[in-house]
Amino acid sequence: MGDRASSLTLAAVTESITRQERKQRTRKALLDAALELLDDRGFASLSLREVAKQAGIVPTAFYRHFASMDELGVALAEESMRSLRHMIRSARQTSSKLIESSVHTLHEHVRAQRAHFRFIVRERYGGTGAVARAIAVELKLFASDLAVDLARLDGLREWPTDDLHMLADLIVAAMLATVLDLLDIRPDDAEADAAIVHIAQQRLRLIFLGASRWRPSVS
Amino acid sequence: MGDRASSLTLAAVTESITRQERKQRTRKALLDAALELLDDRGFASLSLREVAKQAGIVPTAFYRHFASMDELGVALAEESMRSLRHMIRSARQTSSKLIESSVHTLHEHVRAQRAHFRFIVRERYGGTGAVARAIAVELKLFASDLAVDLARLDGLREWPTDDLHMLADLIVAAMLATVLDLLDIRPDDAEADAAIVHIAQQRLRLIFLGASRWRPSVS
DNA sequence: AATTTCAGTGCACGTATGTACACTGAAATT
DNA sequence: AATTTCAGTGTACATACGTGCACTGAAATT
Repeated sequence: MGDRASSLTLAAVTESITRQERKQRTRKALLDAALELLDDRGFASLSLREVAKQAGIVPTAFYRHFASMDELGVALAEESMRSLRHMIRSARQTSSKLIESSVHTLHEHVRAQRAHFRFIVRERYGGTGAVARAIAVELKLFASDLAVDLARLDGLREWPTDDLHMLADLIVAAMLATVLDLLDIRPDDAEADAAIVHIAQQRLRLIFLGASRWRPSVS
Repeated sequence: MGDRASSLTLAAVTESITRQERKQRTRKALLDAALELLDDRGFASLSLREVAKQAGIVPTAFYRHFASMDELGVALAEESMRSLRHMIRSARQTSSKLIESSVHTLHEHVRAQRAHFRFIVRERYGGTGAVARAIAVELKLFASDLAVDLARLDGLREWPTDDLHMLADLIVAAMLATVLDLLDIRPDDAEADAAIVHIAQQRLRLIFLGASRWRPSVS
């Protein structure tokens, strides 16, 4: 949002440290506040006043940024989804050692964006509102993208799309289980961490082993 | 107030159509009320007053049955877990056509005890309190039991326990994904229903196919 | 028949909530 | 320099919440 060219004054071009930028900063503070409070509670149990206080503003000022907590939730979902998409982009750039590097990428991103992933998982499975539905759709899209990627792999090239989607869904389910495992442990528990990564790799290996013997077409 | 179990009279044993039974009935009403309210919301957003009203009693009478909403939640978890265990027992009594009948059993029970399964899934993934932890433990136990069962199957008899647990976790993850799918659709949508069952069977088939080629290595 | 027990009632309280309203003061525009 | 804009403040109110306390009345015990 660095479009300063449209501002009419010359002064604004040099150093616009203010107003719009300040508003964005407060907005971010609200999102961060919510994300921090969500550490050990569900989104539904979050109050507008709490979030406002955590962000350092008075309750009524909340409305300068969001019309309701629900709207804040949707914004938070979008922000979190950006994390997910970013991860997917990283994972896609792999040529060899597919399983190791995929799990590694997942592990890295969950570590770095723990709060975002926690929010996604919690709202997808525990939530009920518009937020949960938005996330569900996004995850379905993710699985579809994965199916397309899978179609490029050796041995899967002539699979029917139905089977590819089934495989993609299964992989996503396995990955989600891994995310859940990672979120369950303390972030600094290196031992448990390594164990989960190991199991995640084995899970994927077993799945691909099954895929290599899969007889596509009508069974 | 404390020792309730020591009923000294014989009369209480024979046929007490009242008092204790009446209390149990109200207790059940509270559990049912909560379960009904949980249809489209999370447990955390449930208030004591709401549940009491739905059950047809005054708020303060709630305490005659549970010390807190949290305690009610744990009781609800236990009740729901009984549904799960019942399902597992049914599934275990299968000799042939393992995959078909397992998926069939799962499908049946989710249909019949939709509210219970919804509660389990939501609280496991969306919750945070003592309830969520209790469910997590129970699901781990379930996976361990499954690992023991798997050890009796042809081709898996000499697998190391680590690999068996990995396989069991993967199966549970696949099953949970299926439960989520079933909970997402309308209960009377027969077409979507059948599609989910079909995909669930394929998922399991692929997993067992992978297992049949798995080389249980000692790491 | 007299007494005790206790599930359920009714009231009262302090606290937290969402949000309406009038405001302030500095940045932005004129 | 005068004016407008608007993110953030402060007060206020109706509502919902958890829960303490004194109670009622029928079942259970004596």
